[in-house]
Amino acid sequence: MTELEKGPQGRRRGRGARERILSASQQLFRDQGINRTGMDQLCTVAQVSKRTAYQHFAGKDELVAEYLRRFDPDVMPGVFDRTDLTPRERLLAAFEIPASTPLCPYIAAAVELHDPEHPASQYARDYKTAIAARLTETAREAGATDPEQLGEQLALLIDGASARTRVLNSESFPTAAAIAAVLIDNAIPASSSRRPGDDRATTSNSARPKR
Amino acid sequence: MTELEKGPQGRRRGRGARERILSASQQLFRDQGINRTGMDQLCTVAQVSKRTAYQHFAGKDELVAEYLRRFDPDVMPGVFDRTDLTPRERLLAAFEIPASTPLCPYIAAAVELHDPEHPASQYARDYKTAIAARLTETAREAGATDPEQLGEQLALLIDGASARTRVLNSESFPTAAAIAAVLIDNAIPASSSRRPGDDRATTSNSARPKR
DNA sequence: TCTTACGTACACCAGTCTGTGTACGTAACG
DNA sequence: CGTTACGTACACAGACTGGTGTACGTAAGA
Repeated sequence: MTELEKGPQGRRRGRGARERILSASQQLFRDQGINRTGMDQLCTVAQVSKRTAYQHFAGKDELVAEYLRRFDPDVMPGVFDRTDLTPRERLLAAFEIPASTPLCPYIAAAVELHDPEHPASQYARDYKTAIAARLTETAREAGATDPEQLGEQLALLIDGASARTRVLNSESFPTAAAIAAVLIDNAIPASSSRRPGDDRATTSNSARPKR
Repeated sequence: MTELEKGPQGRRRGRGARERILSASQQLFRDQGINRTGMDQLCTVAQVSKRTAYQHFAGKDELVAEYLRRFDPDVMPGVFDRTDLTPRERLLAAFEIPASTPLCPYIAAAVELHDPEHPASQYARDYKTAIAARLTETAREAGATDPEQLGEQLALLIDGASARTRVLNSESFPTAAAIAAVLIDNAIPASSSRRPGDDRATTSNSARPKR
């Protein structure tokens, strides 16, 4: 569980305090929100002295930023790399993330911090942009006439489902998925609605097109 | 501007302190968020003594709840009562609220308070439900095959645009409106683009695809 | 005029927040 | 062994939070 934090070399840099702090952050920020979670409580949960926490992170803001950065790799991307699915199926699969994401932490952070200049808000924007780009890319593979529009639309659906789930306390992703299905079918010319890939993008470059 | 707060009778109950407090709440909660706005600051802006504020509101929570309750009447409803528009146009008109709503205050409150039991969170849920109901109702008038589904879908679009606008700092309502147009066209059988039973007719609604 | 309700000014409380300073382990590596 | 880096324990600072207590002002209505 607690892996050595820094070096792939033999030299160990610590005994997992940083990991415990970030792990506790994820739990507490998700369950209680950022503002309602004090550093004291966080350190208690992380079983770390306050002093140690402030030796790892210059301040709470930095911790929050790092906490958000942690999500980057493992929320969405898994969906986009599934070569067993057609591009169209991949787009739809993006809406099957029900229980794992209570509320998109990026939205929560942006609202809670309430400061567009905050580094965490920057991360949030970057992430949202990246997701939209991925969707656009996949939409292009799927043969959408206006991939950018479709990508942006699908991104909006995800955020809408996220926000609505939070406010209403009831799952909204199925609704979003239904909309997505309609949009996708409408955006892809009838000729290529079923056949994946067809002439262009013969999956040779679609595996990892960029980044 | 500052109207006598309580009685339509001649008897006046105060000199507008309560109104000033609520007015200041709207401004500050919107600009800074709820949690980041202290009662001290709020009272200063409202030009009201702290003591007075706490004589009008039992606590900050109550003030927040009342602040949210204030929005109820004048955000959406205006759209639904416009008899000069066809039901279909009314549905689309719901997405033309760009500058007026920075971020749906209900979403913001639900996220910031982070407590579903909070009275303000209740208001938020009630409001969202009411909006969806209105949309459903109008969808039914417009002749949608599944009005409830369409209503819920459109509500999700609104929230998605709201959330996304907040996180990205860029207007997302046009995107939502475009989706709405597609959904509406898809949900209403081609034969009955107008309300069945009522002869409001004016069949030329197909000539105005947007706005 | 006096009464009464509304509002003000200001000090103050207790609790929490982020963030430090200090002194003390302890395990790894030379 | 000693050095060094990491981590701990704990008290404390300073600002800010929501919320009160007290004494006073003031305008409306009788």
